[in-house]
Parts: sequence; structure tokens; C-alpha cells
Amino acid sequence: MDEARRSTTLAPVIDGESVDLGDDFGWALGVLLRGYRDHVKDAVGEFPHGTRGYETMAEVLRGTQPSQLALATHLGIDRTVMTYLVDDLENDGLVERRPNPADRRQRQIVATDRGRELVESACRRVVEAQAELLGTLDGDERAALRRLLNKAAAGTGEDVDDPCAVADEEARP
Amino acid sequence: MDEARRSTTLAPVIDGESVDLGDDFGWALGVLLRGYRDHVKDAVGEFPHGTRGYETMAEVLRGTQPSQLALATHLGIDRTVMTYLVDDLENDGLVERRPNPADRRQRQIVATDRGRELVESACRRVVEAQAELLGTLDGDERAALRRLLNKAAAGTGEDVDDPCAVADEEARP
DNA sequence: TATTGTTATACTCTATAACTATA
DNA sequence: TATAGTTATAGAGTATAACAATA
Repeated sequence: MDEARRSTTLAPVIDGESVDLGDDFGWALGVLLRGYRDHVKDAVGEFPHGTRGYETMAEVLRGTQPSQLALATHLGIDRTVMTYLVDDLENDGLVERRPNPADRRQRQIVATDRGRELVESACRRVVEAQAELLGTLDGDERAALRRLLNKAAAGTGEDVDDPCAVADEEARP
Repeated sequence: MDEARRSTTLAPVIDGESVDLGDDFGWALGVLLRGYRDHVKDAVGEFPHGTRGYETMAEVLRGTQPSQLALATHLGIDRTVMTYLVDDLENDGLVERRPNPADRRQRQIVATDRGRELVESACRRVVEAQAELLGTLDGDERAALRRLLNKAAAGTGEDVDDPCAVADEEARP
């Protein structure tokens, strides 16, 4: 056999033992994230920076991140990028920057009425787009996927606000 | 109340009805994908272009993509980017380009012995890193997450090779 | 004429460092 | 001294268009 050859199996044999390449996980994550951004693109077209701007706005509305930096780390965005992002959101009249009275180095990012309205009108379309993206899953499977994703994300060391906790809070206002 | 205010609930009330923002999905996907790349970074340090180079090599070993273009679309990479990526893999002696006899416009990407060895040694570390990433999930939950991710990815219109099918093929050679 | 792969170019996103103001 | 935010710069990643070879 010549030097370069083609393997026809998913699991290459190592030391006579077949080993799963085990890489479908990262690949599936990538495919899904690209699909997600593709599907919600139209739903969030009004927001600067697309899905990123929308996700930032959604997080601002949740109101759990006290500062611009907390917002950035929660969303996995560099703090220098967050500056430009908030600039554009502010220019569009979707948020305001307010100095935190408790620590005047920090800026609280607060949604304007217009910002909230825009998110509220967009979020339904986003939910629809998500349902379309997960069209091959039935209701139980979607719920299971959501739960497992959130549980797994909670294990990455990133700060996670448990959506169930907020849902509970919502259930008894 | 002043113009800009802070919402304290995850689910903003629309027309008197509470609506889930429904965006945790995209957020969790992003967190997991970043965590995945962070965790496997060390395991795939030998490959040019990091995780992307490794995933390309893994796909080459699977041997299901007949051309450079097929490889690119499967991995969600632009074909112009794939050119540079394959260039670097070839320079490192991990793959070879071969004209496809059936269609001489196409190039088959074939792993060299060295390329296969490198993937085989890396894939175990990748599997370990994945297990670490999903540390908060038990065995059943990990299996369920894998299954749901692949099923959902299959619904995005991207071409998907069913890992179970290949695993089956592996089971009876 | 359409497709695969390549190259060149420009654009976007991201990372790094320096600066300010506050603590 | 350390942190939050800003700004400027450079780098990586990505997209667009033009081209050659082949169908």
C-alpha cells in the first residue's frame, strides 16, 4: 500500500483496538450554532451586530449583569468589543449607560423603552426560528436538549443563570 | 418611571402575557462551543489551525467527503479558506492532494501515515477533554446530548453522516 | 456555460496594549 | 496597586471577485 491512503472507517484502529474519533460533538455544536445564527438572522435584523446585539439586549433585559464587563464575560465577548457594541446599541436608542452609584468605575447598561419593545417583538420570531431549527426533534426532545445544554454549559466554569430559577420566579411574582 | 428602566424578569410581559425570551439556547450553544474549543486546544496543538485543522483531519480519515469542496461545506468552511487549510496540512505532511480520476477538477484529500498517526494520538486526548467539558453530566446524559445534537444537526440541511451508521459498519467489518 | 480549485483583495471580528478615571 | 471602561493598533478569520482548468 502506498504512503498516503484513505481510511474508510470512522474509528481508526489503535494498538489493535478500535477508537471512536469522538469528534462529532464539536462538529455538531458548530453545525447547530451556524444553523441557529442563520435561522434567527432575519428575526434580529433590526439589531446592530445581529444575533450578538440581540443576545446582549436579551441579557440586559434579564438585568442580572451589573456592569458592562459582567455582561461581556457572560456572553463570551471581549470587553473592548463590548464597548463598540454598547456604543451602537446606545446610538440606536436601545440602551443607556449609567454610572453605578456603588462603584463609579462601572457602567450599568439599561434598556430603553424602545429597546425593550424591539426585543419583545423580536423574541417571538426568534422562538419560531428556533422551533424551525429544531424541527426534527419532538417536544420532549427539545426540552431535553435545552436542559442538557444548560446543564453542560453550567459545568464550563462560565457564570450561568439558571433559566429554571427565573422561570420559577416568573411563576410566583 | 423614567424612560430607561431595568427589567428584573427573564420573561418580559407582552400584551399582559409573559413570553420566554427563548434565547438561552443560542447562548448555551455558544458557551459550550467556546468551552469545547478551550478544552481541546491543548489536545490539538500539533495541528495547524487548531481545532479546525483537527476536525478537518478527522473528516479526512472518515473518508466520506470526495472533494475539497465537499469537505469545506461539510465543516462549514469557505472553499477559499479550505485551500489555505489544506496547504498547511500538506506542508506539515499530514495529507496529500490527488486529482480525482473520475473528475479531474476535484482534488481528493488523503491522509498520510503521519497524519493518521497524529489524529489517532490526538483523538484520545480530545475524548478526554470532552469528558472533562461534560463533567456535570452523567453517562446517560452525555449519550442523550450527543444523540440529540446529532439529530438536531441533521435537521439543519447540512449534510450529516450518521455516526451510528459508521459505528455499526465498524462493528461488522 | 457551470464547477472546482486557486489567488488577490477587502472586510469583519478579535486580541493586545496603552490610557483615564475610579477604587 | 488594581479594576472598569475607552481607544488605537495589529492580527486572525472571513467573504468577494477574478482567474485557470476541467466538465
